[in-house]
Amino acid sequence: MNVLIVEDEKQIAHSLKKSFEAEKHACEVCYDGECALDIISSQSFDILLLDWRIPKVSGIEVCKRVRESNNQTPIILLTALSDIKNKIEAFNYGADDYITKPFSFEEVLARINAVVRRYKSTINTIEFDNLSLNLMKHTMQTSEEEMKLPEMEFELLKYFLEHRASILSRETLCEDVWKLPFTPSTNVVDVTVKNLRKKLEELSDKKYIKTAYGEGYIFITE
Amino acid sequence: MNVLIVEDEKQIAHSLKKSFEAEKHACEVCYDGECALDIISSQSFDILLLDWRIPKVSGIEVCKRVRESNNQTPIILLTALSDIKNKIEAFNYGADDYITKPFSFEEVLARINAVVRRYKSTINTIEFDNLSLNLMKHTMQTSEEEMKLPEMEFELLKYFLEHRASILSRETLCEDVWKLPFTPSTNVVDVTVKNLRKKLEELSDKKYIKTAYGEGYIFITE
DNA sequence: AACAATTGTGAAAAATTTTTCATTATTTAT
DNA sequence: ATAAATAATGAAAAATTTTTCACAATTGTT
Repeated sequence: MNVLIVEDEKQIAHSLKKSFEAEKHACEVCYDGECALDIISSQSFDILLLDWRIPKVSGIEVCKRVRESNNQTPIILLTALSDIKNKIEAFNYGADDYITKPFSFEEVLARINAVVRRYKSTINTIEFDNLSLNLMKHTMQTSEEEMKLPEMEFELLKYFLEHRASILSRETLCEDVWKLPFTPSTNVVDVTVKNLRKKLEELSDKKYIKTAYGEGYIFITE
Repeated sequence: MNVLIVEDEKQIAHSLKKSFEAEKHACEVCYDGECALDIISSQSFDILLLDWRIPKVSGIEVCKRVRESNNQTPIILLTALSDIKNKIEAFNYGADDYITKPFSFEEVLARINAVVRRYKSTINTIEFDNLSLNLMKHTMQTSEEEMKLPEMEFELLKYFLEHRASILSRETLCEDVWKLPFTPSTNVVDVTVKNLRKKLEELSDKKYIKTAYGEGYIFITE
């Protein structure tokens, strides 16, 4: 998972970052709202952790602007204030949850997982570049074209999109996409990657699936 | 589509009913909130059109109670009052849209279509009896078991669930499910129905797909 | 530049799904 | 009850998808 932490208390920010990385989640940190909006507009995250009181642009304002730009990324607000009025305000601005300080890392992780799971079960397309994958129809579409993907190519692309910008070994893919309890001696993955690449090329001229020689594949959308 | 109209001004109610039926939508009418709650609890609709001021239980109260019973059917409220305070109240009680009288039938239809489309794109399972069809995973599940359906059986079941309790001719199914511009001389539909029936039987002992001799099939969930 | 390791590819094989067809069973009307 | 029409079924054929395999191409290292 790819987490953005926006928190000006550097101690808290860094202890969160370390804990996330220990859980194998990718993690960016920034210290004010302006910087947060910058990063958010250029990069995609699975979850935004926003402190309420941060310099320049407040957390709630960041939240509001993110939603105004039609970005539905799950947002959890962190705050020292525990009064109910603010909770309502948070939800009204489109936050998904709310954690009051002080909190344990376990609590944060649990809330994040709940929010992300809830979110993923309601979205039905995953956008990438100027393409999108329709999870209901199992199609890949541009504004003009729509292309149905066979089962395994669909599952593979979906997995790539959920794990963008990280190297995925053949073993990982066999386990998670093919649900194999072992890694087969054949090159099923390679062949499916090949076919998926071909279809991606038909819709866009970019090369999304890079190969990390000796390690696996990475899906990249600049 | 299956519409419920709850409106005590019988003139309006009947002119709406007639217009819907002209558009080939099934349509029930009732004249007070109590009756509405009764019908809603025993039957499923694609959309509820509730007048705000109706006898016994008000439209907004019906709306509130429907949501409390965890029923997410799209609701549009009709009212003579156009003040903004009530609109907010409506949305707070879980209504999806709001139309002020007087309205044209075209307006009602457009709003209904928008609301239903929005709703359908966010749900990801269709519940029936004690089974559910997962539209993302293309599986049919009970609380214990989960069964993946092949493409055509999935599409057929989905179509049946979206058109419960109405007779669907082979021609209609060929056109809408198979997307064929003509009706083939073979019995693809029959065979797929057979296979789907077999799988449904594995999960439940009820017979959901009845045949209407000489007419087609009907999907029924008592 | 040469070699070994790794990745890409076309095409065949295997598996699955979809469609067709011949036959049997059921329903409706006479 | 019988006949004609309609529906159900098993099994084969066709089509599609998934997997395997042999070999070609590429990459990284010496």
